[in-house]
Amino acid sequence: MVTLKQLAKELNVSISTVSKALNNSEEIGEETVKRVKELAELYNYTPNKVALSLKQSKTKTIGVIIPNILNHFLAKVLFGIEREATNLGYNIITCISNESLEKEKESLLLLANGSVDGFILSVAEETQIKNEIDHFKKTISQGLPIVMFDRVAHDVLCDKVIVDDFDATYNTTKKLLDEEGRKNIAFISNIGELSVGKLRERGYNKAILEHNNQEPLVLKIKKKDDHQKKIKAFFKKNKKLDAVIAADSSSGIISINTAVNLGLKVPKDISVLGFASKADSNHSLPRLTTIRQHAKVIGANAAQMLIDRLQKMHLNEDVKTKIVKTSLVKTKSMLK
Amino acid sequence: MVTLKQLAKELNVSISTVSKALNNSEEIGEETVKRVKELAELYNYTPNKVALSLKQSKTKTIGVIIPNILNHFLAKVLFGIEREATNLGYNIITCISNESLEKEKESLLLLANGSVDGFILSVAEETQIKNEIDHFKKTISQGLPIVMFDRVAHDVLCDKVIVDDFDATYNTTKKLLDEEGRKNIAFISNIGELSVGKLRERGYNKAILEHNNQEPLVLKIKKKDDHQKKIKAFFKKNKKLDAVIAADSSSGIISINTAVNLGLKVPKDISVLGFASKADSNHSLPRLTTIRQHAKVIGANAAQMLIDRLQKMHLNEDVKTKIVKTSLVKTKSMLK
DNA sequence: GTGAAAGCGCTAACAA
DNA sequence: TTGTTAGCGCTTTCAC
Repeated sequence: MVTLKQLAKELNVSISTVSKALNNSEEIGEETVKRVKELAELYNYTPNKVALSLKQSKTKTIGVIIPNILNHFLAKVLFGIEREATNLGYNIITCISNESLEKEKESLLLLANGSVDGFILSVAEETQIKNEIDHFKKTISQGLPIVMFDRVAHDVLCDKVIVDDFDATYNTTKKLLDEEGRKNIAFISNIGELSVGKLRERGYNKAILEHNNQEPLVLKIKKKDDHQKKIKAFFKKNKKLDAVIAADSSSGIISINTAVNLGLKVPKDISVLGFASKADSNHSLPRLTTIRQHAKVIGANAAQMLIDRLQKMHLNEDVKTKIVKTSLVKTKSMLK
Repeated sequence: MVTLKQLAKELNVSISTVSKALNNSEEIGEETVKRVKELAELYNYTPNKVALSLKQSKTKTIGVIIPNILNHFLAKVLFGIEREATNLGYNIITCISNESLEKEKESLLLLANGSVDGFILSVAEETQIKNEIDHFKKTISQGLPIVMFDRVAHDVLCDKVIVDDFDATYNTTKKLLDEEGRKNIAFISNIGELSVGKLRERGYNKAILEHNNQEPLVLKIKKKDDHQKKIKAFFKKNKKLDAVIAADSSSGIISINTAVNLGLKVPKDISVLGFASKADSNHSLPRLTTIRQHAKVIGANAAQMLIDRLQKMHLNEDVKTKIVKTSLVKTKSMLK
């Protein structure tokens, strides 16, 4: 890499002259500016990012901590974050907590050494189970703002981007009950431990209970379970099932494939829908009706909020929570 | 963040004394070391990463350029890279090229300003189609080593981690022909434009041609096609189909679901298998037989290779190509 | 209009 | 054993 020093030497001017010329300072003579810029162009000069960061005590880099990159939703949020951050002139350093509290803490510490200006993260499963939040608070008090998305820690005072999980399942369940006249709606979830999983379940529960005081019918699947087996057994046990709402994409896809496999007609005999993305819906026949979370939008919002805060750090503004509403994309896996 | 300066002031010693004490230099007196370390501990001192990078002209950061983070295989490789890099004390800055040549070039340029010590990347689709490689060569000649994985540019002299794509389909096709006695094997691909897609197709072709000079039967799907419709039509047109090899996970899953949907018995009437991961195989009933690419291993290898090279930059070693062999994980979607 | 110098936080050669 | 100094690459104030 060429440095200002080298350019200065070759041009027989001082380093500061070169610096000013390249930064279009009014101080420098027209002719000099031209000479400097030409040589800089020739050598493909770019200011050294590290030196700049040190000088200005800001890195223009965001630390992103993702619990699980293999989760399609989270990957898509990451995509949204990356794109928005890049557009706004920021880089992202990605850490994967792998749902582990320990790794989450480490990542936070590791990057809080001047590597990044702030964080965007979704809380790890273990962290949510143990309900630990000190590491977040500590980071924030060090002057590194955090934006949480999707899985958030409610007791941490920071910006948040969330989904209307409760409303989404509440409304959808009501729709199945009222508009389609479904009587036996089950809720299937692989994410019972997560804040969002709980919210989704509550939305479903409320709608069911409100409807002639019916009993909720919930299947919770654990990570180590054989996903397919569990769902098949559930279907066999509950012969009257006429609708399924899945809290996660895998449960949705497996449910619909299982229903078909057991000879049920979708959507005549049974409606199936779930939180999932477009790509997922291709993995079943008929396609799965999906509750879309607009992952990319969530990511973009999170990036915007963080960068906005970084640029107004002195103002000490109040924290905000942004809700990105889900939308129901209907396919032939439901009646109406 | 606390700095050496502040510690030094509080302890009434010089900055260098503090620095040396914290770095366990033999020079400093036992007592002083103790005092320094205690105060550093108290204040949670961590060396400023940016200053360190500037001083040592290395960032301990790797630039990773991924064409598409929503691709499960690529996401998994990223996971492998992140984990290995973290273990070896490196951070990763992630850029997503979104299969665009322009974005790939930009990312390379953007990070070649001292932000990273080297790159790990998989070539964008557009880049492979246009066969451009100058930006890679330029980066390498600037002293920033590159490790390419999966989709590589053969004419660029750099370390590579690849999959035995050709052999995988060649051997699998032969197995279907010889062991299962399949007569009409089709190859379905959504990635015809990629180097790996082409290799997979060639492996299949060779095996088919070698077998009594049969004709290959290939379905190529484009990004904008209706994936499900295309495959359904293909099945209907080729009634004699008794095996499908899919070059990508979506094609595999949709093929098997379509076959079942059309009333074919899997694997009695037809065997279906494809390049995919374990999670994907859950999305069909029966589960899809998968050619596993060991994405995490690929990622880990790439990280190791790059870091190894970074640490031996002075030696100017020859470039290496590492082949990570696929393995066939059989399920009930094939006979033997 | 141009340049010298200080300083961001750190390490390391050298001096004391 | 400890401290001084220079320097990594850059910006910016202040002097010329």
